[in-house]
Amino acid sequence: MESDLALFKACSDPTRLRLLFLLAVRELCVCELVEVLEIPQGKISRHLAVLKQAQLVRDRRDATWVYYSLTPSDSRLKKHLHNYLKKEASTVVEKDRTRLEDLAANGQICAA
Amino acid sequence: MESDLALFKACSDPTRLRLLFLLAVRELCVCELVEVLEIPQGKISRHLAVLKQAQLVRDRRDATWVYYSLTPSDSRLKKHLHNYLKKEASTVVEKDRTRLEDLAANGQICAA
DNA sequence: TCTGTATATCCGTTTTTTCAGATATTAAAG
DNA sequence: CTTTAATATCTGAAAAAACGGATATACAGA
Repeated sequence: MESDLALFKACSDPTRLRLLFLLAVRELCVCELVEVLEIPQGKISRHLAVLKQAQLVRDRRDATWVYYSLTPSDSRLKKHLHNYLKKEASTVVEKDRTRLEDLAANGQICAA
Repeated sequence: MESDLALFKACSDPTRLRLLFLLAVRELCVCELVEVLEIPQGKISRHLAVLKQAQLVRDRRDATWVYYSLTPSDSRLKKHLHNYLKKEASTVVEKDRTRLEDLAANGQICAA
């Protein structure tokens, strides 16, 4: 219940929701998220910290890069959220995901 | 997407979440909600207005009383929410629901 | 050790949300 | 009409969240 409330709060910001929809595709590093969303790095990091605090994502460091990914769905509500993030489409989400694949395909993201 | 964000925002407050869990049981009037939650009437009305604005609930007037109920699940996300509200249990939720049935059984709620 | 890239956090400010308490509205009943 | 019960809304204040911009930290390579 407490953590469910934290989940709802974490999802109730447009930037964080876009981050979650991208991370639902695959694990991504911060610089990829910054490039795709075209949002200042400081802001991205701040929002990722909120998502991490709510236990919706986890991070893993690999050299200079930090990779974020969704945490396993350990609750009923989180299962619903994952299902939603993976199956729901929308103009904004599709645009972000297309941009992600375009940039990734052309190696235009950081030096990964 | 816009409305999904509104849904998350609407659910990200403890009082509103408790209201939703009660309304998932059945349609209820404002005075019942006030009695069960023991929260000032003004506050309940304000939160119900937020839920209504997010199209999560609707209201119906019957004489002096206004009854609130969940709106039909017209989106994938709202379906997930309804499923969650109906199947998820927690200490707080169970306590509220028990109090609702107790008060209702003894006719101690408003003059309905 | 110095430099550059990637990421996190701090600071002061602005915006948004929430609140209590008071007041307004609505409708039924006398 | 006046009163009363139920509900909605307004006001100003307090708390929480989000922001831009600057700075700090972590790490790899020269």
